[in-house]
Amino acid sequence: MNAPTSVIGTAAATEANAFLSLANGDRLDIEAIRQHVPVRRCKHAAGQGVYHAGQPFLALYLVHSGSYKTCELADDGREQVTGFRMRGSLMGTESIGLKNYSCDVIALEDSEAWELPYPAILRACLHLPELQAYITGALAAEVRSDRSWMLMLGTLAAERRVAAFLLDVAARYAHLGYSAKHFILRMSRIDMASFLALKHETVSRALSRLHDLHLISVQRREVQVLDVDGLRALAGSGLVLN
Amino acid sequence: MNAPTSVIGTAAATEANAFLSLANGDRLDIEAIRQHVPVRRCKHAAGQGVYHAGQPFLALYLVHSGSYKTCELADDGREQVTGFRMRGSLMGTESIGLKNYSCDVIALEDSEAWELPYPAILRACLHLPELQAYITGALAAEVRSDRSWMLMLGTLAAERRVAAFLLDVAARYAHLGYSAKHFILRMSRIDMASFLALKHETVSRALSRLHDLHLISVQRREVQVLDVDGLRALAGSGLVLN
DNA sequence: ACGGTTTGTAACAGTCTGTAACAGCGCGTG
DNA sequence: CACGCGCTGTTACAGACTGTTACAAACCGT
Repeated sequence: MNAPTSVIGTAAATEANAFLSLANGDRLDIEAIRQHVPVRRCKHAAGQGVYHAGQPFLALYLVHSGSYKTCELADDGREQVTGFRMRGSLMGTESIGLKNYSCDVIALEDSEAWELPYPAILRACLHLPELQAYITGALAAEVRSDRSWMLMLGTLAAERRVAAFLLDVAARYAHLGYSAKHFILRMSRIDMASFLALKHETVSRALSRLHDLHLISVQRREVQVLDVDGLRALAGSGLVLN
Repeated sequence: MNAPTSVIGTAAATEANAFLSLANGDRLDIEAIRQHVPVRRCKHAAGQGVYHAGQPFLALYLVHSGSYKTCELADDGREQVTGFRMRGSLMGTESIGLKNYSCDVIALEDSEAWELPYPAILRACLHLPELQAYITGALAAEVRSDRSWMLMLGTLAAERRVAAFLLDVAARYAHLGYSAKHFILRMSRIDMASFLALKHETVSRALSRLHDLHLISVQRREVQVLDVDGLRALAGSGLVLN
């Protein structure tokens, strides 16, 4: 608590050129793409949707700032958060090959995503073979990440899932140049719970428990990681990073 | 029970040309690929692995006959079945972009998969643009399928998961030209349970319960669907097909 | 026919859930 | 700027479902 909250939000990533980064470390400069694809910057208020299931699939979206959640929904009303997206994440790839988007994407806070019209991307792939490879690689990474979470959800108890989730969030912040030990969760307990296949009360209890065990310090959405190794021991070692 | 078991296994798909079929209905003839890619037919006995996590990523595999399971595993020994593959399914795509495979693939019965060396595939993509599109589309479909299962696992109780699973299996058999109402499960209760994030006893109970409700008739691995609508009502309507 | 594996059933225990009440924070309104 | 409402988050307790453990039966390959 005596850590200045001001460090939160000190990003290495700035307004400077965005990039598309891949699991293998490859980075594709967005500027190269801009020469072939008309990019529109889209701002989204907290709670606002980027696209919804059923709408015509027209573009991919690159997260530039803020954060988003992807939601899967069934015709009978059931819904499930299937992932959280931060800067550098390419959204909409799951709908490639379809006429319409297959899921919803919603901003968790005031955010910005860059719209990349898909037909233009297809044309750009002819000029930029590495763009094609990038998209394929990003999709493969998405599959691996999803499978990794299936492993978590299928094998870990509630408390451990929450620990694994916090470690994942921490790693993602670290990757973006933010602190991995002190951060603000951008999603509600309900969204976390949905993603982790738990109830929000269970998530609350688990977080309180991790707090009591001195593994973390948590106050509403502000989290400090006090014992990374302890968390790792609970979560049972690594997750495939996005 | 009085239905002749001989109908099981009467396939529309035969030794004739294999094909790669996509969610949008596209089919890519394997013969076109064979002109660019050296295909090796690999037979696998029940329980035998096709590839394992950590081994160098060298090839994709197209299921020609039989069935396989894909397994995710953590360093601490936890493991989880993340999917079942049948004829027409392309395996290994999740490892594109990596030096090594990220998961295990194991044959559930005596099966055959066709090995497609990845470097040759990459070269073939230059001559066959639809192959590139196919692989991208297959990956996107995989993401959608996985997310669909996340929704199931996150929102359905045990009995409903099993119902949804049976409907999925039925649909896949139907797609291959087999009966959707009478089939043999190729995987053990343990594999089913792992995939559904349950214990095998729970799967047994759920199957017995569905039997008692006259929705299915089940005897060990032989399943007959007696009431599709009843099952659908339980499972809460559709799954994104692979 | 045999032993090992897979599957089914049961009783018990445990975790997670459901419900409820309350507290804290944000936000709009007056 | 204060107030009050609503949403979010926390905690407690009872209860339901699933997991656990144990054992028996059916099946399989040798």
